[in-house]
Amino acid sequence: MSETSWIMKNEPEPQKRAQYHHGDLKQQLIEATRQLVEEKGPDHFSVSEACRRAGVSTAAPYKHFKDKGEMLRAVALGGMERKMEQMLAAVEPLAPGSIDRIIALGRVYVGFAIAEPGVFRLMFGLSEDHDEYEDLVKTGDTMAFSVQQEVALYRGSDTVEEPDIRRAFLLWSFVHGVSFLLLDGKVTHMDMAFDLESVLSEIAYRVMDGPDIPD
Amino acid sequence: MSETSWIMKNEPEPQKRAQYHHGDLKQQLIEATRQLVEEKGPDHFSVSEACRRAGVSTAAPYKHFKDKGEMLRAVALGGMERKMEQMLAAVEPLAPGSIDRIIALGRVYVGFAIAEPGVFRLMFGLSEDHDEYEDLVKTGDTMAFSVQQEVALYRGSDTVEEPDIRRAFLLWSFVHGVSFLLLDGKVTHMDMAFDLESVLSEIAYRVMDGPDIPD
DNA sequence: CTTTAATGTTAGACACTCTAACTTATATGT
DNA sequence: ACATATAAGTTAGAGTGTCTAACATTAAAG
Repeated sequence: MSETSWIMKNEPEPQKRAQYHHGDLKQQLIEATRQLVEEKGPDHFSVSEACRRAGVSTAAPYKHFKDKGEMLRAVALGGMERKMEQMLAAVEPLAPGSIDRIIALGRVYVGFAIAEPGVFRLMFGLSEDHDEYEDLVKTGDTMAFSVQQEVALYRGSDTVEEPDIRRAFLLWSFVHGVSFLLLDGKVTHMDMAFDLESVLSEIAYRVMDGPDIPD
Repeated sequence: MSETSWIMKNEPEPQKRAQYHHGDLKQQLIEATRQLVEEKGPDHFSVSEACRRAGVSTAAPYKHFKDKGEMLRAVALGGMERKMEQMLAAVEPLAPGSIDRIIALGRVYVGFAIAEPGVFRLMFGLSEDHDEYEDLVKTGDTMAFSVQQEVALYRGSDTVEEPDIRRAFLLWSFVHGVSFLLLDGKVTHMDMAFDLESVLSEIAYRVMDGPDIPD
């Protein structure tokens, strides 16, 4: 008994975790959840399977999460943050006020949807009560505001005005729609021979360089 | 016994159905499913609850549907058909080749998402194996083709060419994105004071009449 | 009017979510 | 250092849900 505890204390984490507290369960559960969401889709995710994958009992998660929904929300939040980082990183090296920055944002947006369709669906597609949860809403708003700023910047201003908001909304709708249509495989059905790059720049061009709206 | 069967045959369906075969279970289950999907959201739908609502045992549905997924798919298909009808009806009275027809299509698209968010999510948001199922794919393609035809018509042609397909895709992405952003409440977060009508016409304007793309 | 097929039922196996009560390790206070 | 409190696991089990199997009843067909 005492010798097992000796092993437990000194071996860091070679293979088997025969330990009671393995110190990092919360993160491991989130990661397991993320993987499963990608593998089976958000709607076929089960807590039990995440537990199996993390090597703990099915009751363990409830020490870290209120319920299944909170686990999924943690993954969604992670996805938001990751996407946000990617957007910032993509824009950073480009000339402020250039159309390339707008395009880069769209590229990241759609790229994320393609790279992590499960998480993407979790972030948006899933109805849930998403809105109720502070952190998710906050990062969402942050993202929205970044796009608006970028649009204003393209116009040469660094304060966001009403038309900027509208343009940002149009851009967002566009890439959001493209992302979903790609995920749902609607594109191949339209047997369209386009490449994503050209669509992205066309979108940016039409929304940003078009004349103001005739009212 | 024989008198009950007399009642069954002649009374359409007054209140109680103490009958074994009530003749219309499949449709009633689909309707119950549709209602529940709207009320609780696609992910909180349960077969049992649909059974309760239809007044049958929980095993009954499996005489009509392979599994839960097939029930949901039936509702999704119904939604597709309903939307398709609405699109055709909206376009029908308008002058062929007018921009109003394009706008009308978008209005129906977004309008449907607002009117039936649960079903809308079912049709698109849900990953599932949607693609695997003939009927769903078929109506989807029909819708896509209708839009393409409309775009071609606006150009004055009645055969769909490559650029028409591309424009149709852009339009589709747009309204699809707008729909989802509305559902997820992203719009209010952007505190934008727009009305849907003006956005729809702006979209149509930018995609159909917008500037040519610099290549 | 008998037989068959369609369409319902009950019973129950199995998976999943989550809670309660218990156990073990870690952290804290003196 | 030691005792104790707390954090973070465990097992057991209640409750719900999906789906199957075996049986029951009605409708349809010959």
